[in-house]
Amino acid sequence: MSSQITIKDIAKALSISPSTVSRALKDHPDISKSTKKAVTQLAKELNYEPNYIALSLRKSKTNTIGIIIPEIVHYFFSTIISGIEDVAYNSGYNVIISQSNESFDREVSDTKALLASRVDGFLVSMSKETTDVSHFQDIVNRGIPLVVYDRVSDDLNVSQVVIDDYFGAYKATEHLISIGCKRIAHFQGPLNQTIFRERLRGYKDALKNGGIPFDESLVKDCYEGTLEEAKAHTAALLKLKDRPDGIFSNNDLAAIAAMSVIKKGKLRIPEDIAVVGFSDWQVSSLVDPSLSSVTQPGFEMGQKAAMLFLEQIKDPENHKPRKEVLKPELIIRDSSRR
Amino acid sequence: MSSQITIKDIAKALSISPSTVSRALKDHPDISKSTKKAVTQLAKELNYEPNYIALSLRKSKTNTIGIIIPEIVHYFFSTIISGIEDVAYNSGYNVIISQSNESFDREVSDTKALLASRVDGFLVSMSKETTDVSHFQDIVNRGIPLVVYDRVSDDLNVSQVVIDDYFGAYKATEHLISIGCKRIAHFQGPLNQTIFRERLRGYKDALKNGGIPFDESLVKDCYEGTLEEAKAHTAALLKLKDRPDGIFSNNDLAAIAAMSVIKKGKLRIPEDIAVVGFSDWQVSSLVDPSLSSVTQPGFEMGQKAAMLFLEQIKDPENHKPRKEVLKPELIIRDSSRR
DNA sequence: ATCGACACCGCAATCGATTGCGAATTTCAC
DNA sequence: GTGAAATTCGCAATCGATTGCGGTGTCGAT
Repeated sequence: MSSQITIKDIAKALSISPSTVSRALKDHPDISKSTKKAVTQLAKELNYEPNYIALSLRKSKTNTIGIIIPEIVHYFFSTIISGIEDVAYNSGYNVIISQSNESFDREVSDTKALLASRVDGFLVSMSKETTDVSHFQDIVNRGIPLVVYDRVSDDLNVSQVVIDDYFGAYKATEHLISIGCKRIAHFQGPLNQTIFRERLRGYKDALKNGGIPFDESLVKDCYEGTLEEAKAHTAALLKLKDRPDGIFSNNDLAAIAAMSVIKKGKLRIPEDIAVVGFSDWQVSSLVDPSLSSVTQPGFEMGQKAAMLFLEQIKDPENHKPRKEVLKPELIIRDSSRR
Repeated sequence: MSSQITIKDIAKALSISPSTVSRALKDHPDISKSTKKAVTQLAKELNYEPNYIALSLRKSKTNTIGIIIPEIVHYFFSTIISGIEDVAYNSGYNVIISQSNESFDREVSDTKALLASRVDGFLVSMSKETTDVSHFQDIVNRGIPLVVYDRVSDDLNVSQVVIDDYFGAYKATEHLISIGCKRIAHFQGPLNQTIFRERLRGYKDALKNGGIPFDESLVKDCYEGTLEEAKAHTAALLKLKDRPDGIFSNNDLAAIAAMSVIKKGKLRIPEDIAVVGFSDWQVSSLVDPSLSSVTQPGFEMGQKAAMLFLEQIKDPENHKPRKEVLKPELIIRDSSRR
């Protein structure tokens, strides 16, 4: 219950001034060896710990990074947090987390709250609802470092970390073609998000380069991201006269849902229909058959975002926004191994 | 880039003292209506925001909760974080997160770091390695509120939120017995953790009450929590002369691993071997066959933990540690439906 | 006219640590 | 032994907000 030892306590105990204690602890040349010794010794004895709050006030620096993220309970996002935490921890930064729950209003109020607690910088991934970015522009205008990751906006002139979704989608589709698929369906996400537009583009380009005509009827909207939605789409696809022999889904959940419908329909995976997902969830290797998928390097993304922040904080004056693009990787498993 | 507006700026602009501004903003009766009006108006105009760092220093209160958690990237734990965040946000608290990565040393250094940043309280779930809790006792001794959840220790006289693991394990085992299982294997976790001891105890008691003798050889250590570990154990179980006809696993990952080995061995689930897991991961309903499992109400656990903290902070003097026990629920799916 | 009551506001200390500047003491050279 | 340089340290202001106490000023009452 005893209150913390302060620099004054040490000063009083040694009959010297707080200034001297402060300097002694920082090994300032003005202080004699003997005093330094006495101070450091007593500090250790009393288990002295500097008060970071006082330091923050003095230096206007909190050593805290504010994270805004759509959801915590999501494999990809939680790995990002983990990556951020990794770098932050090793650089002496704390990490405050707010989740927007995909709500624009909540995102705005999160921003305000973090601003009020005087974080040194922001690491932000935007909600699905967000189109107006003025609350983030406000951060930039105040000269506070801001790095956006995954869900980014080009309206902000700040550093970005993104995954090359085009590349991942291209590779996935190309792979399906290479194993002999002729009619490849695609489950797409909401196209107001750059990432989903890019995935669609990669899919289309791979088809074109593979000499396969694009067929509108094979593209299905999976906007809600629910199991039921994907199952319904799959069932519809199976009823087509000319049913697909391959599916590239923009996420693993929909892919797994598709697989369950295909299996119930007594079709074989991958022989009759091959499936490739996107995200490479932990469970993708556990389902039956194991699901091929495109990795999203979340941990690395978090690390990179934190590093970009550190880079900016080190030299705020001459900092130029940078864009880091992470290459996803196609993991081939049984669902597309012929 | 402009620095924040302070109370002094307002004071100077109105040619009054900072004290008056402070009091005016807090609607202190000593201040005349006219000054109050002028102050609040100018404050709004200049977009004044109080400096929480200065307040923290003055009040020795940071309005921040420190969370220590084994892993962020884990469905159960991330839902807990989400639950904590939910309550904390609505009570004006920030949440600082540190993950121990299941390492004792990291847990200790996390504790120190959070202590140094002067959090108002701790919400802790212990690492698998932890047996010595003196670093947490230290927190208690300093009079700082501490609430432990899920991975708790009875060596600490603090509030707890736990799931009735005994109950969950009992229900799961009882269920396996009810569908006709006679030889039920168990994958257990590290027994230095209460939760895993409780699950084992529930398993044993259900066997006893079901009239099934306990067989040591059917209990396997899954301490690492890896796929390989569980697969190896399952393979060993299948080789037994008298192989099990049911498996109750202390976690879903091991259960899913077991299912994959069983299926590869051309045995049927649940006809030959029924499987029940623990945790009810999101994916448990997606695997084939869908996995029966015991739910862990993580979100509720996080909420409760945060609420216990708030309860303690409100009246620190008269606070008595409390224990909240959440009832898990058995979700029966195809892996144990005969 | 004097005193008390009341309304209104400012001074200065406080939270803990840092730092420019000046002061005191010691050391050394000549 | 005297002056100057070097060594060592303390004063006080600062970061932003709060608060006990005391100080004005106005007013009515006696």
